[in-house]
Amino acid sequence: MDSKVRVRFAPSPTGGLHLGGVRTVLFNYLFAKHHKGEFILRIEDTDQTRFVPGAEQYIQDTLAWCGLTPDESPLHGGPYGPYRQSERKAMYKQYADTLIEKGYAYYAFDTPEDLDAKRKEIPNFQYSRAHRMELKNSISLGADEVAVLLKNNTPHVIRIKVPENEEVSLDDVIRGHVSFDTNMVDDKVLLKADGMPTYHLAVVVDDYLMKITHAFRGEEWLPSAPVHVLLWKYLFGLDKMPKWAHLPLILKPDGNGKLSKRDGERLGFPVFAMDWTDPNTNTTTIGFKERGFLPAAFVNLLAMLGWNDGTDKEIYTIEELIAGFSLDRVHKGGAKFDYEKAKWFNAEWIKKTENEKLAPLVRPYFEEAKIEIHNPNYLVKIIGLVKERCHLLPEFVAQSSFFFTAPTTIDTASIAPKWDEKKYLFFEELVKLYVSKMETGLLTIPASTLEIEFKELVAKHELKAGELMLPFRIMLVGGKFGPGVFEIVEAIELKDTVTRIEKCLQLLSSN
RNA sequence: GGAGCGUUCGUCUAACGGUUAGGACGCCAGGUUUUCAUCCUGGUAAUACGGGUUCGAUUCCCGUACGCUCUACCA
Repeated sequence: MDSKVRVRFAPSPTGGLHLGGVRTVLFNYLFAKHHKGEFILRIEDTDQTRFVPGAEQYIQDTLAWCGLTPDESPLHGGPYGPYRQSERKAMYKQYADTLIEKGYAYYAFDTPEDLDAKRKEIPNFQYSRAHRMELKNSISLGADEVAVLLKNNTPHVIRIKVPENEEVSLDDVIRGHVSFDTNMVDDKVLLKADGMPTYHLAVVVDDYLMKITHAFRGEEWLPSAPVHVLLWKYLFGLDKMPKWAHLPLILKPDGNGKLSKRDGERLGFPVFAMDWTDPNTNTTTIGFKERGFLPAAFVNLLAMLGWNDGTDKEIYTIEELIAGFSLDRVHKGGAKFDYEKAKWFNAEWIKKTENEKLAPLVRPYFEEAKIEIHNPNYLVKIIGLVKERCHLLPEFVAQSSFFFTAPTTIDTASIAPKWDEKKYLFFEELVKLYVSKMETGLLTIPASTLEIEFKELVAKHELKAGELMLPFRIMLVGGKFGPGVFEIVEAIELKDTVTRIEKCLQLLSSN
């Protein structure tokens, strides 16, 4: 590679960023960083009718959350700005004019209504060589007539004039040689009536001006690639064209087809990276972040959707991904998204992440549940105790709320059937034991000691530990779950332990 | 309809002509956990179909089927 690698992610700001979009960002980022190149964010906001306020900010926020920060962007600036296409409007016109001068493009005066009528009249209508002469444009019309129309500011677009009987091809990095017959390609609009470029013109002009070396985009763009290749040929030369890589799609889990926002709603899992609230409808679509995914896990699972390094390794840090990434190991076929596996990735990352780093991420969920955390160190300790049973961040609340407040519901139904006087007496004496410890000034006792003392008492009462452990757990936790009983006692300390036993004893005798 | 792209366990994928077609998720069974989860062990399950090429095809070629994407003055 003779020039520095420069890649770009070019979304249009119309809503939340879905899995496929973020994965495109990720592959861009990994490729750029692997080659010590630059990653650019360019906002493609040429369609003013689809502009959604807040969407651009959302994209920036999402990239920041994922840790995929662009080197150049509307926010960060850079030497090739502006990075919003709406602010580059003037640049595109000159290239469209050049194309007209060279005879590679023409003016078209057909109204949308004209075209609709044509589409109805002719099956499989395409604005192309086959029908050009039947329409109102600077090829079919006389020069004088065109001059008048232009002089009168008649609304018009500029279309590419696709040549006849040529083969246009590109060497896609992922798919290899792909070729098209120009007779099958239609004369796409390059410059709209409002003076804004369409994607087709803008992507070519901006990729050139921004010195993009590798252009990644979703597979859905492949059918329009010949238009882009032609534009490169006419405007800047094929030798300057970036290498294309059309990425496979991310598919819905059931059936076939591209994963959509609706699939997530239907099947109950997020599709967007972060919560997205549509300002028009004021409805919020849930995101992976808010569902409780770690960004590292999210990035990891996305990377594995369509790429692998050829080994059995599945858990990767971003650094490892950068080091190992290569386009020749990206798949051609689409990948169905599996939410179960996504959760597994997150569980792995929760186990892998230090308790101290988890604490601030988990804390908001406790606040939401109105559970106060007085001691940050205590939270860190509890996280260590329960992290391996949590797949998603919010589960920390359900798995550990009893460490912070006494359980509100107690599953006495699981104790009652086998409850008897002997057990009652046992727990009464256990309380006495703990109270006596407290009177010596002890707040808590190590779990190992607690266990020994507990078993001594069990033996004294001629009972079996097995039949006492479950009741004890339920008294403390409220249900049949959670870490080791004595670790819980150690954590919540003697005073709370005693209170909880006594409360439950009352509950059991009142029934 | 047309064009382009794709196709290995249910899912994500490995095997770049020679393997009992491997791993992971899920699921099932057993063990550990005197609970649940974790963890460990084992099991389940795939080369879309038909022709070639070859001593030998998951792998290369052709065809068929199926699927997907595009077919807007949207990206």
